[in-house]
Amino acid sequence: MKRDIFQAIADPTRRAIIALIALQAMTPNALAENFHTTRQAVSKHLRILTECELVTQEQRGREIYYSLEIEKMKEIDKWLEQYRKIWETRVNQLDELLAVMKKEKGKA
Amino acid sequence: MKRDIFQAIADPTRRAIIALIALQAMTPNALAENFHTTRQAVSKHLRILTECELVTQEQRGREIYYSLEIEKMKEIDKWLEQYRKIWETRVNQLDELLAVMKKEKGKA
DNA sequence: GACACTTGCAACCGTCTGGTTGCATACTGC
DNA sequence: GCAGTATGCAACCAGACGGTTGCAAGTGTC
Repeated sequence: MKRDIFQAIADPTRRAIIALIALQAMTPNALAENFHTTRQAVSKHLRILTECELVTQEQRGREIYYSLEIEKMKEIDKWLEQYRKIWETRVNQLDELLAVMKKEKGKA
Repeated sequence: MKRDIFQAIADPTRRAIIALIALQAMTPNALAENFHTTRQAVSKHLRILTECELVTQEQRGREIYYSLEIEKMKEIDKWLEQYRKIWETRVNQLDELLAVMKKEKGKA
């Protein structure tokens, strides 16, 4: 399949799953109760999330608890970093511009 | 269509387009030269990016220059914020743990 | 062992997606 | 006005995606 993390977070249901298991590990059944779909659909999403190592599973008896691999989320942050630089630069430029305008106004 | 920004960045080609026009505004033709696909495919991607307001277009004669709407990228950053809190908390907890271990070692 | 429960896997289906090809539109320069 | 260039739009297509249903496997309880 070769799915990457960006495809993983593209689906709204998967983002919701991520938000839920970020707080505490949950079983597929417990997760499915939060959505208007079948348990199998949720399981499929979990499979995708597992494939790209966004979640980890831990078997406890007959239940499987899924939890978020927060480290993997940093990859998105890392990707975003290059753009954060851009908007921070622009904000600084705007600040400078405003500062210059203020100064000019003071002169006039 | 109702596409959101997460679907927009899910495609590798679209992320590459974003990376290119982040540096400078470009025309569809110029963009297409960077990919192993047709100009029309790139145009389709641009259309999707435009739909979710990630890029803006500026007509200059018969050419259309596309540039990145950096503000929109902040939406991803905003979404990531909740998870950044989590991993920063964990890092702090790890730091504390290491500090305690160091202290214990000093005692021993 | 029998039964209930939790889960994963396979098959199927309608829809979306990314890509191509062909064509129409609009601007430039002669 | 006309050839050439840049672009968007529509139609089509193979493959991926999200969902459902049915079934098998493993676990816990009696």
